[in-house]
Amino acid sequence: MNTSPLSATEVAGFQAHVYRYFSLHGRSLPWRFSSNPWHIFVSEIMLQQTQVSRVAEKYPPFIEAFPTPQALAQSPFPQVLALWNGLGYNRRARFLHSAAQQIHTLHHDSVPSTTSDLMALSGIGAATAAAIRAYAFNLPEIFIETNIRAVYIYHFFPQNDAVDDCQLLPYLRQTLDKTAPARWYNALMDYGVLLKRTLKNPAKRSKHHSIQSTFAGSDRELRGKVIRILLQKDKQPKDELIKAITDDPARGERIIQSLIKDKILSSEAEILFLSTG
DNA sequence: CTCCTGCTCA
DNA sequence: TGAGCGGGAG
Repeated sequence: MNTSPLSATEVAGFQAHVYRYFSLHGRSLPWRFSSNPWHIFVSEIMLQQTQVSRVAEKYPPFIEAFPTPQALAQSPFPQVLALWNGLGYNRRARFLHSAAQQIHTLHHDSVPSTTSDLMALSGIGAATAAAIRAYAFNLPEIFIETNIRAVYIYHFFPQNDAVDDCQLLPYLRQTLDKTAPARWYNALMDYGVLLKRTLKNPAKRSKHHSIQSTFAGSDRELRGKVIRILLQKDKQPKDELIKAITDDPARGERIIQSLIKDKILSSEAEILFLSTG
């Protein structure tokens, strides 16, 4: 097991390389100006599988509306969804709403800092928990996401294909700037964005890379349409709503049921409305 | 066409 | 382990 693949000189050189780019071209993003763990928590949920440019637009009004876990926890879900709409993966709004209620009731409105407490919250997996610990609490965590993959695959596995995250971990552990984890990950991800923009996405050589199914004509396109309709209409008879999104009643029914299963929709006597939370 | 600071559930 | 989940910029 090669736990320390790099020399001290190589580590210092790599860190300097990443920080040099960061100091010249680092992005100034809304959530980076905050040290409020809740605000950083919200940004991490929004950023799951979602471009920074999109989150940068939606984040400020969302934080203004829900500045504390309590504010979000006590708001009706449709109001949350209204400010979330456009970010995509709307069930994350449900997860975030639930997480806020958990933080409010279980942790007295302060975002927990332990990995187990974070992962017990809705919508928080290993990667997001570690990212929150690094960004909100400046703890020396190790986590991998697509930009980080691009950096480490490009620098340390230039010839390899189907690189497993396990192979990257020793390099991440050794190169992590433990004196400033939050700043380090900011620098790392900004540098990764550069590599992906200029080098045809080195992260494609990750074992964990997968092609997404097309969005046009997909079920999740129709799910999004349902939500936008109900944000306008308040409530709708089920059969009318199904007809509004598709000519295939069975498919429409399946879409509705999946939204109910995700607790985004509720129904009473064939009337559909956004779940109230 | 691609993929985006992943997670949940089967 | 894999399928499913938004929506749009490039």
